[in-house]
Amino acid sequence: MEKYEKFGTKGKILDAALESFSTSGFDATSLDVVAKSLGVRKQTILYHFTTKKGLLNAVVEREAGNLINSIEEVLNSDLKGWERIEALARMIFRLALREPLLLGLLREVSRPGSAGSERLRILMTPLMDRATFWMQSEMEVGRMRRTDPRLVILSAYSTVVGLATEIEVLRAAGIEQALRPVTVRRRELIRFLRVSLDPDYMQSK
Amino acid sequence: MEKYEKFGTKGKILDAALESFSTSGFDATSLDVVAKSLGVRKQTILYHFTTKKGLLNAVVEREAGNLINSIEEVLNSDLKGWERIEALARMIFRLALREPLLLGLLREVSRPGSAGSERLRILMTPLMDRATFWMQSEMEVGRMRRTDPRLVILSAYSTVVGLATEIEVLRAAGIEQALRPVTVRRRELIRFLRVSLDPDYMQSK
DNA sequence: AGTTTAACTTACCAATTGGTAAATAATAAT
DNA sequence: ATTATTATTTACCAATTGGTAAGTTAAACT
Repeated sequence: MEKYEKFGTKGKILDAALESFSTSGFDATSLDVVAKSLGVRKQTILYHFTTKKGLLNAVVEREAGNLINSIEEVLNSDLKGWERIEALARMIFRLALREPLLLGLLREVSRPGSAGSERLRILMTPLMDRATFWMQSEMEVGRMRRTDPRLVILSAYSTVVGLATEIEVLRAAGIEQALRPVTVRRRELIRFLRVSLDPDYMQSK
Repeated sequence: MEKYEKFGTKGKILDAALESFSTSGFDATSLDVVAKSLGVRKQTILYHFTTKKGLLNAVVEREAGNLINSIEEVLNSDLKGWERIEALARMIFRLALREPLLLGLLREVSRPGSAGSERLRILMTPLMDRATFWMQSEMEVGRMRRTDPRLVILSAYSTVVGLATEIEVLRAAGIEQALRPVTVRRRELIRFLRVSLDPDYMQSK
């Protein structure tokens, strides 16, 4: 019934692949190594996912699925205008903190020309279109300031993806408590969104 | 006399390597391919740089050198307190826009555990120490608000590195005019720095 | 002219990579 | 019990990878 089971070999492969892809990258990930870490032969992986790229796509699909579900949840709420945007931002930061591997994967896959970027785009496009549409209609009723929705969304996106780098850089510099920078980023993003979108907000200075 | 010549085989190899490392990444870069693009045998590369990692380190050294020189220039100016910080921020954004490959390289090499991260750290540490020291002394005279200098610097750093992703993502989405987002980022960063450091600045709301 | 040094090439290699094909084991269906 | 299907393995391979060793050419020195 399920598209993929959380347990069982297939699920375990996806978990291990996520780990490796998001921390070492696609090219540096060896199917042999991943297989060995699971006590399984490489061909088992290829049996389930056919090719290495297929495995990456499956990982992307699963993780982006989680992300998209969370977004849908907020989109289906009855929050209006600015409030919905803010809820969205908070939700994404919460998710990013809870699942840092997701962040790493997004960063890996966000580089245009990378193996998984195509699939990510395909998954994100409908969501993007829907968000754009909604924002435009909000703009027409005057609940939202007029700007290019795609620009705002993508800037927000790369703020979140940039978190991955930031957290890792800070950690590498020996600063373990990476919570504060994250909070700062969130505040920054929300302010950016507010300035761009909230018609009732006056930019001071 | 020079440490490396801009022309000649060695320089051309460094150029091509920078291009490949910063757009495709370290692992995805093949020495054979780079060599072929230069009309040269792979062994010529290895003759000049011994190993692939050695080549990466040389590239990092050259590029980080440029970056550090520009930073030194501002640090040696007679600007005080907040003004110096702002000049620094503007300079880095100018550089980043002029040399996008540098950004890509930094991103590639900023991932902890990546091949060049060690060398980058070694190059950046003295600069970081110096900046930290300066900021601390400014704090003591009250020209700067009290915070953890490293945290501020690293956050600024990852903002700049994050630009690489952002520009590419925007371009991939068909938004060619990537200038505005960059301006927005710069404004954001300067505001962040101001809030963190400028004692004369009052955070509204 | 002869010798040394630097720059580059040809030839080669061991290791790893993703992937194919076929065999075997396990589970489900009849 | 037998068949069919799914899951996993063993065996193998062609291609690519970074790297070594030795040869060749060109330039610089003496």
